[in-house]
Amino acid sequence: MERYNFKEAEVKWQTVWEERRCFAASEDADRPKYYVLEMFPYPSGRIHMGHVRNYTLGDLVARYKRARGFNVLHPMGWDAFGLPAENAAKENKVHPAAWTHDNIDTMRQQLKSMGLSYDWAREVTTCDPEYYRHEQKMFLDFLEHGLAYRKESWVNWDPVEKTVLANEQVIDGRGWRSGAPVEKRQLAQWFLRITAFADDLLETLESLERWPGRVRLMQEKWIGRSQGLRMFFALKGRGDRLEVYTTRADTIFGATFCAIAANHPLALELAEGDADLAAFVAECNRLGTSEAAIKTAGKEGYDTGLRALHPFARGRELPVFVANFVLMEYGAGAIFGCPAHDQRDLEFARRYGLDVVPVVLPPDADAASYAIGDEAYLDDGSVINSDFLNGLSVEEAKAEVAHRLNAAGAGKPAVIYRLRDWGVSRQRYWGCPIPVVHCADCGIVPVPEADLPVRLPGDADLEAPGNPLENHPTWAQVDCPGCGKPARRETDTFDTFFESSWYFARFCSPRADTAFLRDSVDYWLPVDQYIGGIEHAVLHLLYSRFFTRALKQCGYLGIKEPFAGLLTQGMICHETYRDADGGKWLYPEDVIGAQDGSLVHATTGAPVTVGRSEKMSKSRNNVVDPQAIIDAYGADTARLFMLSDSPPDRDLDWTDAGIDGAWRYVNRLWRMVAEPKAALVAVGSPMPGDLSPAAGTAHRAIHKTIANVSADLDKFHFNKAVARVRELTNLLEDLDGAEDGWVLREGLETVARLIGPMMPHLAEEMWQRLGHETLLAETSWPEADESLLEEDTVTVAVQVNGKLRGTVRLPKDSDRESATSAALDLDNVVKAVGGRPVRKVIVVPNRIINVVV
RNA sequence: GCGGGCGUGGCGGAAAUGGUAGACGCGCGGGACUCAAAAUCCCGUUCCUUCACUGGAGUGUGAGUUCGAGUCUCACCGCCCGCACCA
Repeated sequence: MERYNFKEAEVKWQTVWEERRCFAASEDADRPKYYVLEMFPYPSGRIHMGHVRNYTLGDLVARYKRARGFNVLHPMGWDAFGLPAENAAKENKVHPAAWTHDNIDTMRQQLKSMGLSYDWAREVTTCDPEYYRHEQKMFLDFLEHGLAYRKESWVNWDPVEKTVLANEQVIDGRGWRSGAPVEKRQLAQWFLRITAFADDLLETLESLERWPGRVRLMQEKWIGRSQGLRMFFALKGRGDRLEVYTTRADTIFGATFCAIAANHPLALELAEGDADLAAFVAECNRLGTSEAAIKTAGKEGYDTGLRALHPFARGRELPVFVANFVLMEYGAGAIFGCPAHDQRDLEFARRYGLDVVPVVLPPDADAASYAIGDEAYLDDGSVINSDFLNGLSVEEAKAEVAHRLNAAGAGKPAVIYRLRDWGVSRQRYWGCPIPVVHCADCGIVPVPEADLPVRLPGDADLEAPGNPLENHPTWAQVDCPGCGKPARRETDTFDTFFESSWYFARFCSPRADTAFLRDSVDYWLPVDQYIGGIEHAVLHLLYSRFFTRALKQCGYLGIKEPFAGLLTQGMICHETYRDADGGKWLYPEDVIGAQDGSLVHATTGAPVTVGRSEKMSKSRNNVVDPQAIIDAYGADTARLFMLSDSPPDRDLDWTDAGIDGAWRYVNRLWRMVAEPKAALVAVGSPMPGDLSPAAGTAHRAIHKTIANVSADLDKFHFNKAVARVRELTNLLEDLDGAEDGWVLREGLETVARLIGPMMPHLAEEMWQRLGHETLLAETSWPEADESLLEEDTVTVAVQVNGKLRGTVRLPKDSDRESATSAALDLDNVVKAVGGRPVRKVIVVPNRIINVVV
């Protein structure tokens, strides 16, 4: 028996598609456009399974929409700046540019072997000056429009490497390479004013109907709009006041302390005269800048000795603590603590023996005996122990406090956001240079547009400690564009989220001399379907939404939302294996099945402990290299596996058995066409006047499958679409009579067309073997014959008291009475009713009949 | 710590709007073909009970709403993702 030669077929069709430029996109006002985009990869070396999944999903959408008549734009590029290139430079003494370009060459070749329908002529690489010069121009425009500014902010500083560390490079408060305790340092850095759009970014979320609800919710929480009160506490023995922010002004009478952040100006001032406080502040700073690290640390505080005066309760003094859980970046960097109604404050109060005074009484509680235990009370109630607020609701009390403080000049209502401005400065080499010059006389001077791009030097020393651009002997030396005197270039580069915040627009006119052509972005944008990992739910997606607004404000384009539709895919997981004794992680290829069915090490024969399926990662040794799969089974098999079984937004378990199953199906399909069971009629033969009963059933099933698969693809239920095609395949295999030749051809052609977006090489091969001279890639999607979709009888379930007792076949849309009598006639129903009086019969037409006795 | 999500057979997963739980696949069991194996094909496969019919239980756990709950409500348990310098 002949086998499907995928190696030959896949290369053959890839070549044909490329030669015929099947996937080249150009603007065409007469056809509806559809822009499909997958998140472009960081060129880390080789593609991984996550890429295979992401790009399989995108390619399916692109090919499907193309078949449906859309003018499809489907581009690919490289998010090529980033930290790993610098790490590789340090570890392997290879230049980041060379390393990156090698990786891109490898990965491009790998992606091409998957048969993805990209318009490769639009490929962009973000580390190319032809790309990044445009974002330097954008930055200058942002500066001009007040969207970029400079301020001091905190970074993780490694004193040994003399470098700023990313949060992921800080492990237990130490630098990952040096092991030295990390210090927090303040540096002047560039920021983009994303908070200027906070309200708009929040409100427009609602209109993003084709985004997953959870992503919208996460962004909403991230922006974190809150309506509260800025209030000012007089400080005993000092002239200045302490500003705090609160959303719970109603609990002011329950306040028993104030707390300020470790790097609050007041804390720093007091620390100068208090060595213990200085030590405590230093201790807080060792936690680094990550919010998770700060918030998970045990609640610690230091009593500064200062006393804040309660604004209403005369003579009541609140101790002022420095506390490690108060963030300088949020609100005023200071709070008042009301332990009874805030869990963090409660834990802090218990630890330091502070009073816990309940001021909101739950609806069903008794005022005299009510006390707080281990849990703060957060809900509504009536206010108690609060002088003039007593008896009010929480909302009424908030309003009253705001009113009184405002009148007294001790507070004013304020809307604040959790969202902070986007810090874009990075003290790194492998990023886009920030195009400004620092001049002793003129201050900060933008690099003139004519001098762009500011290019990275090729000869930076990447191994010496510190920032390579800062260390470079000549690169930063430049004459001030303003006064002409010697000055210094900015030596920071952009955050790499900068590049990914506008690449979708660059793809519209990737070779344009400007960032993009207005006509092109007007035609192609917004992206109709964006596909990528859920891990980007907030940062990348929010930055891109902001960037688009900023570009609009600067006149680059006319839209504010870059992505109309979003699909977030799940991760790829795989079983994990460990040594039974040592607990060492083992590679899947070193694990084999023993004769008794247990798993053992392939070379040593030692028993292996099987762990649960976890996200593929190098540290757990549970990665499977997609190249090995593509080499052994072909791209179509790998693609099919990615689409079957798991819905795209859920995690996918990689299993060897699953890939074998996909492989079997690929071969089965091929055999059905290579060795058809019945003689097929010629291409384009008209439908015979009458079909055999089996053929008639198959004919209806074919059209139902077309309708169902189309609906499933529209809803991204790819796993269900695969299941439906398999069902049709099973049915077609039962056709073998000579009179079925016409329907068999209809079925096989339909299958080929339906799997076209999933397994494009196999589909082309089938199409050709079925006698077509056209390309399936250029063939339209099949249409279902509506008249074949409706059944005239339906199976209706019959329940007695909610328990299934049988089914009846009924004409579609039978009336209540005939349905009821048919149901009551069933033997099983008679038995279950057992002569009891029927109280009620519920009839849901064409679905269910429930007899209640 | 905060924010978001997920939980259905041995396994991955199906079940618009509350209406026949388990489509499709994997695995497993039995059979056919074969000297044998591979490949392929056929039958079966939620669990308990039964030769079978039948009956009972069942969607992480516990309550609730309903004629009817995988789906809605509340509480709990477990796992996963993000937290602003990884991308």
